[in-house]
Amino acid sequence: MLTEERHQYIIEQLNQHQTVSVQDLVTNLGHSESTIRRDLTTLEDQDLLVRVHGGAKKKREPVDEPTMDEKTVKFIHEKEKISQLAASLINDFDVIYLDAGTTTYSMIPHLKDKNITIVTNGVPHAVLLTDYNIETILLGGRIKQRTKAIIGAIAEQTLAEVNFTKAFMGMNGVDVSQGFTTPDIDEAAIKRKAISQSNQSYVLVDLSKLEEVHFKKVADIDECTIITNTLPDKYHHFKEYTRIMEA
Amino acid sequence: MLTEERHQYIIEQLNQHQTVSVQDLVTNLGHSESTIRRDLTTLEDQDLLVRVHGGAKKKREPVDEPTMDEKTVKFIHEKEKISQLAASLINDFDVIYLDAGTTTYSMIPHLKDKNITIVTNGVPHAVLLTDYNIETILLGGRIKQRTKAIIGAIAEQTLAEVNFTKAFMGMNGVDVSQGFTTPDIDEAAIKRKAISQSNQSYVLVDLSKLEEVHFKKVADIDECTIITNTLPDKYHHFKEYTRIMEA
DNA sequence: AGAATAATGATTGAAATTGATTGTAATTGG
DNA sequence: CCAATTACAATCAATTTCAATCATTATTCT
Repeated sequence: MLTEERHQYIIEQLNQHQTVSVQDLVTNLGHSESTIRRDLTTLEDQDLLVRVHGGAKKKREPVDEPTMDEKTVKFIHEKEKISQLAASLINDFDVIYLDAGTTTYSMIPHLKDKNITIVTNGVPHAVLLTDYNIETILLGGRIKQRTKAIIGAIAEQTLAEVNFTKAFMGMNGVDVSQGFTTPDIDEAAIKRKAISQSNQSYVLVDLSKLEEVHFKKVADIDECTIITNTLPDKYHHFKEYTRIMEA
Repeated sequence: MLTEERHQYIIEQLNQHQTVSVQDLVTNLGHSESTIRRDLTTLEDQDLLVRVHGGAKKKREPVDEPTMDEKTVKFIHEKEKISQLAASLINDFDVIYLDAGTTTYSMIPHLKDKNITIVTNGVPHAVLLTDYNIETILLGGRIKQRTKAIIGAIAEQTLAEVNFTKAFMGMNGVDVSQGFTTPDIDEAAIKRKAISQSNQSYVLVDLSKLEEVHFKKVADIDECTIITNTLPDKYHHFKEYTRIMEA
């Protein structure tokens, strides 16, 4: 039996049972303990499993999605600069709308001790803001499972009755001719309403979102100020058609 | 059996039943008491559970309520029976109001696969319900930091516009003459509104809440059905003045 | 084929895990 | 309140698992 086959079998067992014991592998693969141990060591070096006393367990799936059930957000360096710049635009007594999503979430630590009121549709955002003792109002309505964002008619109706000095939005696509776009139609509706209820709106995006177009349009390109990283030359034309701030 | 597998089994049992006893684990896992105890100690060190006399309980949910210390497996089993009985009253197509708080939170695992709509003011409740794929609407408004409950005028206003077939409430005090009471005035207002918008209201309380009186009255004693544990003789008079169900 | 290289299996002392025991602490049921 | 029961942490001996080493057997290259 080839080394490769043994490795495959081990991975297969792991996917099926979460764990394997050295002894099981010895009997099922008919090789010596030494060989099995070496296999496990090799596979661990390749980050394909984690060894535990007596065998091995499945490696925890690499964090595939930026889910938001933790208060510890991975602060990707570039994103961090964006959210820092955005937070610096906020003054005392502002009434802020904070859109759901990871980028806006990372603004929150920079808002400590500001005397402001924040309205948000992000459930984790509201929880964290409350923990920071910031006056927070969470929109009501349906919760979108993956992003933990509040969406739907009730939320829109509530939004219609309030006004903001500034809104900070996340966005999936920014394009000069197609404007601001996002794939989820319900989220698009909320975003659109929030922007319309705000004096000034800012869209926080990293460079990967530029020249992207998604299903549903949220706003025209001139309705919001874009906050992003320093623009490479290839995106130079954005400066002619938009208000843009570079972090 | 690998250590890892035992740990997984223990966590699984906890997610399903809130508690596990050492003895159950000994019989079901076929290992010595010593090993099981060591497992529990390890898992507690990793913050994955809390040990209590006789076994372990689920790590405290983010729903913190300054409730009595649940120091034994037995006591938690009692509480669990209450939420199980409450959940059994729910039928398909009900529109339910689920109050914030730990007792109502523990109803949620029993609601799996029911075809219902739930409105709640508990943020953690809404998140968990969504993860169980139950149609959920979260009230909007201010978040109370300690309990993560939504309170305030916006929430009350939203409540005024909806109606429920059944409401399940937590409560801090139940007394025959003073009725249902709670210490927080904002939460009292929400509770009162929810009860008034519901056909039938149930109050889930363990025995420690009986003959307790707190600051703000929520409802008269005859407005809700009480769901609690089997009544000891000293509380016998409750049966004459209230509708009461004993789990 | 013959040498070099790689993979395997056996052995060994060290390290980790386990189950039993024991004396103490907590809980229960009068 | 006390006695009986049950649960507990600490300890220790027995067992299992481990990494390192070395001799043996495949495989590869020239």
